[in-house]
Amino acid sequence: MNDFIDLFDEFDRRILPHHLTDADILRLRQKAFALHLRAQGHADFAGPEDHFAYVAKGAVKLVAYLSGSREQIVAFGFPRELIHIPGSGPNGFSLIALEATELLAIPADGLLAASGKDSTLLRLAIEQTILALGRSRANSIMLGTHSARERLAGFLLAMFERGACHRASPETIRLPMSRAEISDSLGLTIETVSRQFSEMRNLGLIETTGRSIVTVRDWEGLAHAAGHMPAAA
Amino acid sequence: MNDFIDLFDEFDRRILPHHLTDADILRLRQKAFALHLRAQGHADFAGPEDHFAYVAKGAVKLVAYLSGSREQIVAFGFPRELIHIPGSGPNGFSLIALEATELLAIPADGLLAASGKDSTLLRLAIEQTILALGRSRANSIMLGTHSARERLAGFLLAMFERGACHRASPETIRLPMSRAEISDSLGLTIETVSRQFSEMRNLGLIETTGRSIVTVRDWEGLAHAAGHMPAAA
DNA sequence: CGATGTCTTGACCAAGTTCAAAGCGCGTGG
DNA sequence: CCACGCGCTTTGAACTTGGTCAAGACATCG
Repeated sequence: MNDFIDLFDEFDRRILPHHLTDADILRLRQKAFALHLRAQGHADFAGPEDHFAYVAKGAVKLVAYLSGSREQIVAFGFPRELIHIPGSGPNGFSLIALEATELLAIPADGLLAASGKDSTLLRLAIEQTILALGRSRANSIMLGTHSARERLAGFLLAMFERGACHRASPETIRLPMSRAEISDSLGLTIETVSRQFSEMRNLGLIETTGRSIVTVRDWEGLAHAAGHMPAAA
Repeated sequence: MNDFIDLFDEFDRRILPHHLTDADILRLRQKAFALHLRAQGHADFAGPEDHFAYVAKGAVKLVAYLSGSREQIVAFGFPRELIHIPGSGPNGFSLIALEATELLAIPADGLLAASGKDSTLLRLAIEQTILALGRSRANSIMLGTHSARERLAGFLLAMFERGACHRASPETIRLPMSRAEISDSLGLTIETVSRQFSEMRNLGLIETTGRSIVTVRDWEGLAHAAGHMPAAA
């Protein structure tokens, strides 16, 4: 279990540009705060302000709640990633841990305010937001044009690319999310996701062990099933 | 037909922060360029660089091309809006005019480079990118969880909100896009969109005149059809 | 006023959802 | 350490929505 100092240090090394002045870093450190979430724990950032969150350990989902009992997972966050959390807008968003998670939260305008003369931090913020925008648009494309098979295959490939979770071999990952969470992110039902898993298993594309361990047996076939489109959720 | 000076001037008044220095504005002006597109004309921003485009007149769509003949409209742009165009990434994007359009294009890193000491322009860029991210995420939610009826009703309401095109009365707009473009943006087929129009007409929610003029007869019903249920637990 | 491309409508079909029940992994407690 | 039971997952069958194919209607433009 890391404390704030370790977390911030890791964030500094992994994400922050290297040529920041000490003053910049200090200002930023004063705005940032650490969060330790248990599985299913949720972080609510009250107020209208956007936040960025650096995920150090674990995994999170960013969920939009809708009228009815419908919900849509808008993004996942994995270790070493920085994710953008919108402040209160037309839709309510919240950040929920899939498993025990350590993260560092930074109010967006903290990032702006902490930015010194050379505005390196601002550039970081833009860069990250544009990244998030790209992922979100890829997501829109996936939801608008892809079949269930393509969505799940693309999802699995994306999980591998993002190194979702510790893998014994490079062909194997442990998915930290349930079928319900996968289906919410792909705009499908649990049953359809499950059926797709079974069919892809029968086709020899993947193998599954227990509930959440997936091994790829045929990368080419999987990429083909995805429609050659590795999307990011 | 505006020339570059008029266009830039309008952009300055409508979008740029008011306290920019003359030097900032001058630097920006050197990076920006005007584009006049005919209906169906496309602007291709070669190279890996992102751009922003200020729409002065007309309307545009931002399209992602996919393997196969599938395409997905990722965003529309209407007058007074600033839209973000990603540089060449995994998917090819292009900006296409729905009708005769005048716009001002600004390379994203022009915005960054032109930014002076107080980095006001950087803040503008962030703000706009975050806005685009919000719209894109709303789009994901729509595509992931809404039925055809809800999508079209929501689309129409959004068009009214954004003042898509000159309206005779506040109940009436002229949609500048074809059914095919509507369906591509909603992740549906032309036929489904057409059927939904007919059904909503039969339900007395809307009236249509010619191909593209829509008059709302029942705002509440339309909002309800869009799934904007206000008091839903 | 006629040609052309867009839009509408219908019949049929397939993908995905819903509802229901059985199977199985995983944590708990004996 | 194994048995138990809960809850997640899988599977099945009926159904619904939206997609596909095809033909006819209608605006809009020359």
